[in-house]
This record gives sequence, structure tokens and C-alpha cells, in this order.
Amino acid sequence: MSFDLDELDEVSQTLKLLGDKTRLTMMKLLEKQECCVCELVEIFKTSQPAVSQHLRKLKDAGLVKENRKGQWIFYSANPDSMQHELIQNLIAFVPSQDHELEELDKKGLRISCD
Amino acid sequence: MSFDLDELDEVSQTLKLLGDKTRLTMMKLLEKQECCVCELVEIFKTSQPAVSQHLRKLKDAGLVKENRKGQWIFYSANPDSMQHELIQNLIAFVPSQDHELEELDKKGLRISCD
DNA sequence: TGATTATATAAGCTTATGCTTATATAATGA
DNA sequence: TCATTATATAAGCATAAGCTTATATAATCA
Repeated sequence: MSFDLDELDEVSQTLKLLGDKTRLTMMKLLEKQECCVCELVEIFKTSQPAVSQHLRKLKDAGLVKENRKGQWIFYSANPDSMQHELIQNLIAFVPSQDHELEELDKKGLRISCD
Repeated sequence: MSFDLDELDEVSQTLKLLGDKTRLTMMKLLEKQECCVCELVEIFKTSQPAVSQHLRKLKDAGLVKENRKGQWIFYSANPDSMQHELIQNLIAFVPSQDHELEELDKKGLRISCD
């Protein structure tokens, strides 16, 4: 029946999205706190378009939400996503990324709008 | 450090493998009980090589194990996999596939070697 | 042993994915 | 208003993934 099919589709789509190392790490980070694109570019040491494209996929799936603050757009995990519980469950198996944020702080690259 | 990298690789690889609807459903089934290839062909209504290739990927990752019984090879979830706990967690979000096995029974296509 | 059934592997094709470069849009500040 | 900074989008390319068909291997049985 279509209900089950949809649920299966949703779960497999979520796993497919998080089956990418960059996006999986992103979700681990964004589950803990919001980050702007330029912070993620620094953390993942990749290009800005690459980061934007990953975020776009996560956002299209409803897994993250955005929050503009002036010239920056901050992304964070979307707690209203139907997949949120699944995501919280599985990122518990992902190594902590706290060191990445500490690195940013050390380099003075942390964006703060408070 | 390399320990964390490896763990991240393992989790993302597992999610990537289960980010396919067929393999995700297979794991849900094989977590509950072993099935042979021809049963899975019937359940997924796809070709035998397609099923074999999915099983090969799951086996290469250590997620399932095989058990030959005469001309049949039965596959089941590998409880010794380092990813087993993660898998059990996430397949809890996958709709039950019990009806598929009941269908097989009804059609008399269930293989039994007991 | 030869035929049959179950499974695996290989090759080829099509589509999906992730990256890059180039360019567009949006907000800020001199 | 113009230059700068942040982000998004588009196009193009290389690689990966899943399916199909054809063929190989393995076990069973007459």
C-alpha cells in the first residue's frame, strides 16, 4: 500500500543523502548547532559551490533549514523533519565533529552575529 | 585522526549501501530471517543477477553472511558486523516486510530445508 | 554422465552523482 | 552608487551505480 511505499522511499532517500561522507558530517555538525556556508567551506576544505550543492540537497529533503543573518545564511538541522528521529539515531554513530569547530575558533574564522 | 576517519567511512558506506530501496528492504527481511536468492528474486520481482549483485555488495561490506544448503544459498544479517547495531537502529524505521514473506508462503514459493 | 536448477560473474548501457569553472543574485559598507 | 563579500545556480565532465543479457560455476537428480 502506498503509505508503506512512501515511508520506505523517505527512509531510503534519507540514507542515500547521508551515505555521502560530507553530508553525513554536515548533519552531525548542524544537528549540534547552526553554521553558515563559509564556515562549512573552511571545515570541509572544498569549494563554495560544492558546499552549497550539498546543502541544497539536504534542504530539498527538508533535513536542514536556513536562517539568514545579514549577508550570511546559517543552516541547521530541521527538528520538524519527519526524518529527524532517524537522523538523530544514526548520527549517534558518527564520530564527534567538535574538533572541527574548535579549529575554526582557533583560526578566528567563526562567524558570530550575536 | 585515522580512527575517526575510518569510523566515519564505515558509517557512510553503510548508509550508502542501505540508501537503495532494494537493499534496505533486503536487510529488513534478512535481519528477521534468512532467505535464499530465488526467494528474493520473487519478492523483489527483479532479475536473478540483480539480486545477486545487491547481495554481493552487502556481503562485501560484511553486512550479511551466506549459508549454503544444498543447491540453495541462504543469506541473513551478519550479527558479527561492526555495523550491526547501526543497522538494527535504522531498520526499525523501515516498514515491516512480513507481508512479503506471507505472500511467498501463499504462493508455495517458500524454500524450506528443515 | 547428462540434464536441470540455483547462483555468480562479466560486459555493456543508461542514469545519477559530485566536482569544477563560470556566472548570477543578494547584502553590506565606503 | 560602486566595490566587496556571501551565497546560489548553471553547465560540463568524470566516475559510480543499477539494470540487462549472456555465460560460467555448482549442486542435484534421473
